[in-house]
Amino acid sequence: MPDAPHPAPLTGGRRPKFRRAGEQRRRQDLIEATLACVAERGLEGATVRAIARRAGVTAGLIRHYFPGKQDLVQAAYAAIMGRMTGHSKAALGDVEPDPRRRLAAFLAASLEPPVIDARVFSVWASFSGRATAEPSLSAAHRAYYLGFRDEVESLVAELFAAAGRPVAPSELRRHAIAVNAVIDGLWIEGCLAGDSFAPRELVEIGITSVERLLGLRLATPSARKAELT
Amino acid sequence: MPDAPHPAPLTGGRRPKFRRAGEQRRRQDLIEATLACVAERGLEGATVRAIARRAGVTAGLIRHYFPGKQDLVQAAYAAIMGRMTGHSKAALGDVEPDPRRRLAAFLAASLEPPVIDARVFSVWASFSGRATAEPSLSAAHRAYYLGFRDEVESLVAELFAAAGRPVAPSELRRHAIAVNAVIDGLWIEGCLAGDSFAPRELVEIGITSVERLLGLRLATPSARKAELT
DNA sequence: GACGCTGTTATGCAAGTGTATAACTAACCG
DNA sequence: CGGTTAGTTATACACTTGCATAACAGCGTC
Repeated sequence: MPDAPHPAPLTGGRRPKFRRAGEQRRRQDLIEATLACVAERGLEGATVRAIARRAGVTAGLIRHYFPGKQDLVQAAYAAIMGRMTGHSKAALGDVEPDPRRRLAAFLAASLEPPVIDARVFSVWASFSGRATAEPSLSAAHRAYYLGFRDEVESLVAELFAAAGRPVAPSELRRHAIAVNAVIDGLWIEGCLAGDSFAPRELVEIGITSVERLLGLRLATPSARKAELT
Repeated sequence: MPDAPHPAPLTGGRRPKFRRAGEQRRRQDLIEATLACVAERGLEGATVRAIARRAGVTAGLIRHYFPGKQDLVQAAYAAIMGRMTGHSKAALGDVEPDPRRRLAAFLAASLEPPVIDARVFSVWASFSGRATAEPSLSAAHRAYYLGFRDEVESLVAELFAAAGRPVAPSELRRHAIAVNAVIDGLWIEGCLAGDSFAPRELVEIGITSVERLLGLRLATPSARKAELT
């Protein structure tokens, strides 16, 4: 993309006008620009110059806010992972403590936009691919993943407890693994081929699947219909 | 890894000895080296020089067998995807036409090494991340993914037919989506945290989960025990 | 309204990138 | 054996990358 011989004048004038933004705002902008670059062109497309152009600044500014490019990348990774798991977990806060509805809400939050999103998947996959090689990313990767699974496990535990069906820890673990797998798998399918699913279809499949996996209903048909509206 | 100032003398002599390999062999070596580089250092670590060093040749040779680096990368992607789906599908050939055992074998093949493997996941994720951006990869990506899901759907259809339980196409589709999701999700979990699972545990969880999802048994407990040995 | 701090730009640099091309040489044929 | 071909190496080149540093200028302060 040879659009500008030099880093990018941004305006036609000699020295482009610029306005100073607070540190918090600039860091956020840079992280957002990084995620956009990774989503559109992959991790290798996220060069300091591409990121800077996207954020509307020049490349040098990145080093003013981050010790190196890798730190920015890592911050971006933490941002998107936190956004994803945070969104799913936040859905629990709005629901009364009925375990059935809590798990259903968790599923719905995980299987709808903005978590179901091709760009989010692209970023996740790019980072995950390099996580094996890069120890700094690897640790965060594992932490987020296991944290999500723990959340699932505690939700499943609540559900069994409320239903009066005691389960051994090993059995609970297996249930959590299976439920987590369904969520992950449906998430991938939704991100990759979102256009082949009706709006709430993935959520419905997810709820039905979890009900069958656990042998418990998450909501009565009428309640589900109301919730899904 | 600054080991050699120039492309790499490979031997101490003036011009290193080399032996000619057949075209098929060299192409395969280059593809293998590419996969190794991607697995260890991510897609951006797969430079022509790194690949060439790994394959025991010099960088220029790549252009002799592939029009450009991108063609090699694409060939490597096709190779690993074909290996994965091929391994799972090949497992069907060895099993008598009992749909229950066929689906069980398919699950086992998909949830064990060499398909369950951290390096395989790393490569898959790296490519998937860039597939969104790169149309050439995107098409192959979708094709392999939907091909796998179609395979699952036909296996599930066989199973229902053998059990005498007719299902509407829309219902069959949903079952296939759910089963596919469980396979994908367990595959990811196994690749990321393979050390936290007992040898055949993922396969057992997979079979149990699919049985619950479909409301059918894939094998009697005794048969399963024999099969898993 | 001039000053000074620091956020921001402009510019340079060494290393690394993919690709092009020429030189070499292993292997095959006569 | 000598000649030919094509697989392989060596080298060069234009470009990009992350990073360093100096010049500049927005903005709060007195």
